[in-house]
Amino acid sequence: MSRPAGLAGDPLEFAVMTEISIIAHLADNAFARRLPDGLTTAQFAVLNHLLRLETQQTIGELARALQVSQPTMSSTVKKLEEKRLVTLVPDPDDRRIRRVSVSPAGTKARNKAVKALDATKSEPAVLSQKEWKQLLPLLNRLRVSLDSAR
Amino acid sequence: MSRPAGLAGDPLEFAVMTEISIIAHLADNAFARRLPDGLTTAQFAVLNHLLRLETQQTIGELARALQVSQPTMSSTVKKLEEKRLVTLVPDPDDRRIRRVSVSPAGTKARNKAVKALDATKSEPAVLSQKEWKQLLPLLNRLRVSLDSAR
DNA sequence: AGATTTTATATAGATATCTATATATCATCA
DNA sequence: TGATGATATATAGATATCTATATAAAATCT
Repeated sequence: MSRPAGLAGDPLEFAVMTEISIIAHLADNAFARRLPDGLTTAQFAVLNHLLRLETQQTIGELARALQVSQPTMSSTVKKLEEKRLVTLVPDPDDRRIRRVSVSPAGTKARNKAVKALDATKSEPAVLSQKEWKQLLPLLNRLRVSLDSAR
Repeated sequence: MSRPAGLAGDPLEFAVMTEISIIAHLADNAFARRLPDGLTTAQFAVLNHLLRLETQQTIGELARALQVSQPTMSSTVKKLEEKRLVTLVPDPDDRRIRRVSVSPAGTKARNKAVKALDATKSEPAVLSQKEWKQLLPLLNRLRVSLDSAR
């Protein structure tokens, strides 16, 4: 089993994990502030996930994909349904299941959100393209390792 | 003003920010699970912050240092006080202020927590020392930039 | 086929966080 | 010095999340 790295001890690992925690926090806030139509980060994530993959998924599948508990995803999906941004499609072969399907209004809301977020692209980049590229594989290994250590 | 990077658009930046968000989430959970005595991450952070700096701070100072709202810090400090892990020292010159001071029990609890977290150090490291070192300055610049863009 | 186990989702209750606002105290300035 | 503005903290109310558990349907097993 791989190590849940940087939990304590080594000051270097600790410092990295601290930066990651703060960055996630700040980015999530910045992200949420820019989302239109009272969309929350969690709600946007569901719409974006389903539209990127061009698919419909059950609440359980969404919960696992987006790393939240199943009741949390039930709640997020219910909010989206109340806003008519998704519909719940019953499965004819399994009456326990309803698949989450993004509605036209949901597609529109997500595209509007992406546009609003894209507006920040005109601002100067913090890191060079090369540096972003450098970060990705390291963070990916770290994430996979933490994930498998759960 | 620097850019709240990776909010959308560029797939590379988006991927990096996604990894960071998931890593923070997983690490926070792993961290919380290992903390003894019903300490939460937020409570541990306060104890660790004050003990590392060997100081006492007001609720406002703690809120700014640990990047949470003032009412959140009020609540965290109240919990710590109820557990007798900190005491609130009144300022003789300013009766609005009480400084948070870690009690002997608080020091003990934090040291016990650090030891429990350190136990994970025996497990194999995910990234090499060199890779951790590579990550830190990049993440640091990203954090500073996001912070100043708030 | 009926009983048992597994799976998908919902509900209940707890907690941590946020924003908005109230309260108390201090600082400033006319 | 008294009014006004600023600062430190507390309180209220809302939301998002979690764990534990209930419910319903499907799958399995004897």
